[in-house]
Amino acid sequence: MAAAKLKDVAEFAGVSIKTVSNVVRGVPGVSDATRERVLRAVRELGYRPNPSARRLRTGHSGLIGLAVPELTTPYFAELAHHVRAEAAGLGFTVLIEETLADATEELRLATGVGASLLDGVILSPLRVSPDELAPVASEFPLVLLGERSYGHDRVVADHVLIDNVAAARDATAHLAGLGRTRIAALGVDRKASDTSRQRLQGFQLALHEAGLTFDPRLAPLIENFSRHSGLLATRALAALPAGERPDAVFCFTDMLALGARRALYEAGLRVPEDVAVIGVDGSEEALYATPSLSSVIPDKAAIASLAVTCLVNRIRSKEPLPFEVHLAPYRLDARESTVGPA
Amino acid sequence: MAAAKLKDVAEFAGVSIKTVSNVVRGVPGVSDATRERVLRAVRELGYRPNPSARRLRTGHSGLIGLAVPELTTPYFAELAHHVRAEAAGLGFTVLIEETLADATEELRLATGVGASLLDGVILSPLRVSPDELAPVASEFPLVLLGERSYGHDRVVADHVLIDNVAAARDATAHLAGLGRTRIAALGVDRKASDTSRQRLQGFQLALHEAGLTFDPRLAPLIENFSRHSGLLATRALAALPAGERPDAVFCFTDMLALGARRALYEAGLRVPEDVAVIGVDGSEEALYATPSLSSVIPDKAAIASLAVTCLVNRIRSKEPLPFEVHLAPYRLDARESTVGPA
DNA sequence: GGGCGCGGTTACAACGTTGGAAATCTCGCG
DNA sequence: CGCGAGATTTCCAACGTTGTAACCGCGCCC
Repeated sequence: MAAAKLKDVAEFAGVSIKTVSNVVRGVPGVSDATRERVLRAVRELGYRPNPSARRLRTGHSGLIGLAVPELTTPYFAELAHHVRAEAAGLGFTVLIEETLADATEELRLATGVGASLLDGVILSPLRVSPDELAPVASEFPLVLLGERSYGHDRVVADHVLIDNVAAARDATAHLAGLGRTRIAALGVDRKASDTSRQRLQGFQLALHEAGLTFDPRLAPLIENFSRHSGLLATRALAALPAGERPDAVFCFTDMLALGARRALYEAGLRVPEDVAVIGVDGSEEALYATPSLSSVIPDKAAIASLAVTCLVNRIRSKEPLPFEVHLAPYRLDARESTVGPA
Repeated sequence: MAAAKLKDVAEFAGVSIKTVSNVVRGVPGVSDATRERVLRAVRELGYRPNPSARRLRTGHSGLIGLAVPELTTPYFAELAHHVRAEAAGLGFTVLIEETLADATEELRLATGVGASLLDGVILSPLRVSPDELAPVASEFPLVLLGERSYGHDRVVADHVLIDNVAAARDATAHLAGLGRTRIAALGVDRKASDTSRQRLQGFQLALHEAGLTFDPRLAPLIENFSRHSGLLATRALAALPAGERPDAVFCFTDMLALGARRALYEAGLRVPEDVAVIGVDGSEEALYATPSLSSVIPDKAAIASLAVTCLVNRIRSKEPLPFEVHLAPYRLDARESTVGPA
């Protein structure tokens, strides 16, 4: 059975196609009697609007894209979950894409797919430069997550993020508050992403405020924010002579922290007795780890809400809107991995 | 600047719209000279086909849906990742949906969205019954993951799954092989899902083969397959008097296993010395846990490949195809949580 | 040397929907 | 009893693409 179309419903109800269209879309100016009759016909025939035809005619699809580095990172999976929920509330469907941390792919997703299939895109950039993004954002609704590029002087698109400097500072201060003096920073990205730079900055700030000096050996370069990277880097830290070994590690992501925890476990170092560990992301995995890992928890629902609202505003607006930067709240959850004195 | 369309390219190249269409789609029967000219025009104008118009005309969108219970479960995130990769190779884009374990939503995703926006759907059902799915599958390309419903006698759609009975049997036999005698089964679903029933069956089979008797108290009912459920159920198990307490736990999912491991940690029981733990899914989280958790690892790439191939065949085929059931391989990875004698 | 086949190209209609304008209908009022 | 205003409904065109069928010129065969 072919799907029913407006024409079928119209014939069934004995009205014109346009009237059915009006009823379906809830356009005012249809008498109650007609509306009733049409709705019955719609139910009877199981009519569902054809999105392609609608999109072709109106120019928008009700689809927004969410492009994240990878879905298997719990943080992004959670984010995707919230974005979907938020978008659904506004009548939009979300198409989730993975960039796999590839600049070309990031750009393609922002433009290619978007331009013709999607009404707008929420992108979590990792590699693509603002220069490449700028021309895109100026003619296509685009909201960027995290990565506040190029300081405060140049905003090339809407941004939603947490205050990474403050978050890193809080986390580090928390470790210092436990009496730890040799605090490592795990997450200095070889590619020097904005997120990484900002968190390092907050780390150093807190160190300074606590009267501690920054030891570059305790801030190893890592490849990416994965468990594996955390494992490798922490193995090296654990292998340092006893006096130089860190007594605390601030990890830029929970995945790094979980890799670090595993490396410490393998090295026979206790958490938190020998080394305190804290991460960022608030993943459920950290909560169930043994010991549970402290984490700085970005309010993902708020991030999703701000991003979707912002994007939808831009989609619905006729005029070009000025770019905005939204800060989402976060909180620090101190758990078993950061208790007691060293 | 409005997006270029076929008409623009045609005018630019000095040919008809149809010829451009043919070139773009790679239809044979265009002279090299013309093709060259058209391709140059396409590049020049940055033409990209309009998917809505194409879909309206041809009746298919190149979009397939993947409906999973929730994205925040690592297993499904990984699966989504593989499905995306596989589909991309065949020229399809994947729209990921979350059912949140709601039957209505599962059905809606299989039909509603699908019928008009998607060419086909891969669904991981949890609540919806085969009776409801049967009419859908008969007129819309649908592939089911896991949940081999209603035994071997009635297949209502294509299925891709692992042999759950065998997998559970292997896992349990592995525990028995360590000399454990009081083996618990964690994952008996209150809703009696197929997956749960099959794994329980394999569990009991292995118990029988090892000469052990099934103790219902060691197979508590759980609400769902989450870490939290595993935590709650295992707390109860850990609270049993010493002689009745299990010395091993076969968890139906890694999430349950991680919750169980956490509960054992809180109760002061050592893994694997006091209690051995094994899960199913092969999530990276289990690999990095302390101790690392043994797991039965379904070949997710194979599952994705089988599912996508099967779905695409059905989409591309004109005739109705007979329903197929595909078994994907799995392997057991023994790690720290299941070593040594009790 | 005229019809034929064939590679290459084009004109036209249609996919299902919606915006805009035109048509019709319904009342109340003069 | 006719007429205008507003309410309701209808007609028409267009969105960008592709399938069908027709067209065109050219070399080839008889």
